[in-house]
Amino acid sequence: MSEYEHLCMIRGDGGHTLRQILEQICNKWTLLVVATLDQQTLRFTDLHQRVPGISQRMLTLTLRNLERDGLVAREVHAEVPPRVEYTLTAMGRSLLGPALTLAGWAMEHVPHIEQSRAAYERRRT
Amino acid sequence: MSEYEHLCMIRGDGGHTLRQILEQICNKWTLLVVATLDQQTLRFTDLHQRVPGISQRMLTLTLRNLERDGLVAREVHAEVPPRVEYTLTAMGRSLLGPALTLAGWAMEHVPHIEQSRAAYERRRT
DNA sequence: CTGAATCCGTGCCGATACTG
DNA sequence: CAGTATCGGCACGGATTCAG
Repeated sequence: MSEYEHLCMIRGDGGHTLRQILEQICNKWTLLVVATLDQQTLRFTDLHQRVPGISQRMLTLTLRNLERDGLVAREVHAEVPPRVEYTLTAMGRSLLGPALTLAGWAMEHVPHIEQSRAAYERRRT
Repeated sequence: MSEYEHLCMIRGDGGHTLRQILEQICNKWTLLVVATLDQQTLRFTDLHQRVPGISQRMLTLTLRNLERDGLVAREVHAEVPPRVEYTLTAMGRSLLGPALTLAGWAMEHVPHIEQSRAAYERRRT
C-alpha cells in the first residue's frame, strides 16, 4: 500500500476530507498569498501589489478563507484611512515549510517539464 | 524578502511560470493520482477504483497531462482485452516527497482547521 | 484604504452514450 | 478494458461599481 493510502486510512473517510483541505490550499491563489506573507505582516494593498495578477475580489475571498481556517490573522486598526494588516498564524507558518518545498520542486523542474511538453507535442504531430 | 519571493526572482517572470506549474500540480485530481501511484504500477481501472470520486473522463484527462509533463509513463500492452499500465517516472517520484509532505500537513491539521471554521461561523452569527 | 455587491463570460467537470 | 464524444450546469474568477 502507498504512503498516501496509509494517510487516508487514518482518517477513514476515503480521503474525502483530505481532498477538501488540499483543494482549499492548492487553489489558484491561496498558496501564493501564504508564501507572500512569509516573514512579514502586510496590508491589503501591499498584498494586492505583491501577488502578481490577483484581482481585488479574489484577494478578499482568499484572505477570508484563510482567516476562517485559522491560517491568517486579520487585525483592523481604528484609523482613517483604515489600516488592516494580515499576518500568518502559527498554523499558517507551519504550512509554509511544506508549501515552499512544493514550490521549490516546481521551480526546479520547470525546464524539464517544458521540455517534456514540447516532446509530447512533437510526438502528437 | 520572503523565501518565496526569492524563488520567483530566480525565474524573473513575476511568478507566472511557477503559478502555472503549481496550478497544474495542485488541481482537483493530479496530486491524488500521483500519490496513488506511489510504489505501484496500476492499470486504468485500478486507478479509477482507488481514487475515490474521480470520473472516467477526469482520470483520462489527468493522466494525459501527467504523461505530457513527463511525470507518468504510459505503457500499452498489445493484448485483448487491452491492458494499459501507468507508472511514475523518476520526475514523478521526485514529486512524491514534497506532495506527501503537504498531504501529511493537511491530515495533521484537519481537526484544527475544522475547529477554526466552527469558531468563525459562531462569530459571524 | 478596504472592502462588498453585482454582472457576466469562460471553462471545468460530471453524466451519459458510444467505440475498438 | 480503456478509452472518446458530446452536452449542459454551475462555479470560478475578472471587471466594474458602490460604500464605510
